[in-house]
Amino acid sequence: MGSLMIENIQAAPKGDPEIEVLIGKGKNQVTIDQIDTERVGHYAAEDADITLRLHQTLWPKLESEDSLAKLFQTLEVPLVPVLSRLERNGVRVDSEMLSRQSQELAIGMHELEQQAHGSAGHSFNLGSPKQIGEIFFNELKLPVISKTPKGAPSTAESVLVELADQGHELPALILEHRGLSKLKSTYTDKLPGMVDPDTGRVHTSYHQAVAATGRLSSSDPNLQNIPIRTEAGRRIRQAFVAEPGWKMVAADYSQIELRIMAHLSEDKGLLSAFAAGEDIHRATAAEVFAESLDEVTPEQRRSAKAINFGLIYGMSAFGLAKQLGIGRGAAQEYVDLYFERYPGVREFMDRTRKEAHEKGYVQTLFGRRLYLPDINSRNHQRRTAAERTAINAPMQGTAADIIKRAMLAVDDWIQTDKPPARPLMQVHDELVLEVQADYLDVACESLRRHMESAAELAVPLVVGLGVGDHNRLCHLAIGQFFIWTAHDGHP
DNA sequence: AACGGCTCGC
DNA sequence: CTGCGAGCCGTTC
Repeated sequence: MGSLMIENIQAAPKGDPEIEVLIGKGKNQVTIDQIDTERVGHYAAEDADITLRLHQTLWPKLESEDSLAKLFQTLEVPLVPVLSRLERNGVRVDSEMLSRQSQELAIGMHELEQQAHGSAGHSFNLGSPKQIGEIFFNELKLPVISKTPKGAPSTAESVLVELADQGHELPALILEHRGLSKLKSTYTDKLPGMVDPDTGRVHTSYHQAVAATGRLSSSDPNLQNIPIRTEAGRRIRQAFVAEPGWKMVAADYSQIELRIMAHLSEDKGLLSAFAAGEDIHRATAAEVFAESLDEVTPEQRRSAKAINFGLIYGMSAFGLAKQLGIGRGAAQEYVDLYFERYPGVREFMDRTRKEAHEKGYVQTLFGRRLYLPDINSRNHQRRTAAERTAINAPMQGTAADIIKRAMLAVDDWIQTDKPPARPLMQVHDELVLEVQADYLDVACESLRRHMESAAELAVPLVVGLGVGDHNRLCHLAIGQFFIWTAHDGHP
């Protein structure tokens, strides 16, 4: 069974560990030096108290800054046993369903392979970007759309889409084949083999000290990248099931990063849009494209959504143009118009960039820091990359802080009240629980309350709830299919 | 084993 | 020339 402690321990040199994990209480307490690292998961499984201590180098550094020491002691350390419980709960998967999907995917891939070989006039490996590049750009003389960082002509998804749109058959076949191949190799083939024979469930490992922004990461298996975008992908979610008599419940923060941007920037327009409970992309479209809310077209909303995401990622007008497939001038007009309508956001971004250059780091609302050694680099590419990170990290990191606080609150509720509910997964802005069907309404309301009160921002924190259909996770986390509950907890 | 290229998620 | 991850396959050493 995976365990977050193992990751932290392995990072420390043996004999002089920078991080010490104590398991058990009083006389029963042992340190990591006294036990077999392989058995840490086992000790944790006995629900022992887990204590995390920092030693010589790290602790003085943390202690010198109040906000960092506080974050460590009140958030990260208490989270250790919460993550341990999350990992031990595990998720039930329907292995037979996945195996059937593997067979279907194999058939689909074989058909596509035959067609692709026919189209190319000879057989080749559809999994080899190198061979595809040879056929595309040497044999078929297709135009080179973009290049990889190493200078080779790219055959990435966006390139294949563009070539397919130009009417070329082979790129479309490869595109479809890649999609199926990814689903089969990563999910439908792999997941059944990762079911723990003792529990009949898959137990991921959450990593607390990997992502620079403070997010968690997940591995073996990674439960934070289960497909959802395509129909074939969503079918994989159907294999994540609740035990009989229980239901899967997913609760996700609505637009948490944009809400954090509103809070940090104190932009009047953004604050009032969220206060009014507006669809934020629609509201942005109305502002930028000078229409009333009702007159926003789907196209305009799509553009506004791209602008909003671009802002969170520190994207330039050039990047926006590429994303929207419009000219650079038009994209620049959109950006200018946006900042005219939301001047507080521009000031926030300028302020953040300035702070990064002066201090060498940026921080989240709760004082988590990200140091940016490249922020004053003479290398333009490195410097601008660091500036984009400086813009993104406070928002991504604050969202991570908030959901960690929510996880502590939810865990405390479950440990104290002992409702028939178990947290199973965290996916950055979403918590997934398994809840006894009879208890669904009460659990959903408690869950929502704990998540929405995890932080006090200048805008409301809003949580969307989804309940699995026929105990399955299939319809969860697809915004437009949610049955949104107002605030009464009744779908 | 390490890396490049690609694709899955938020 | 949009942020943060994990993991697969092919290729190279």
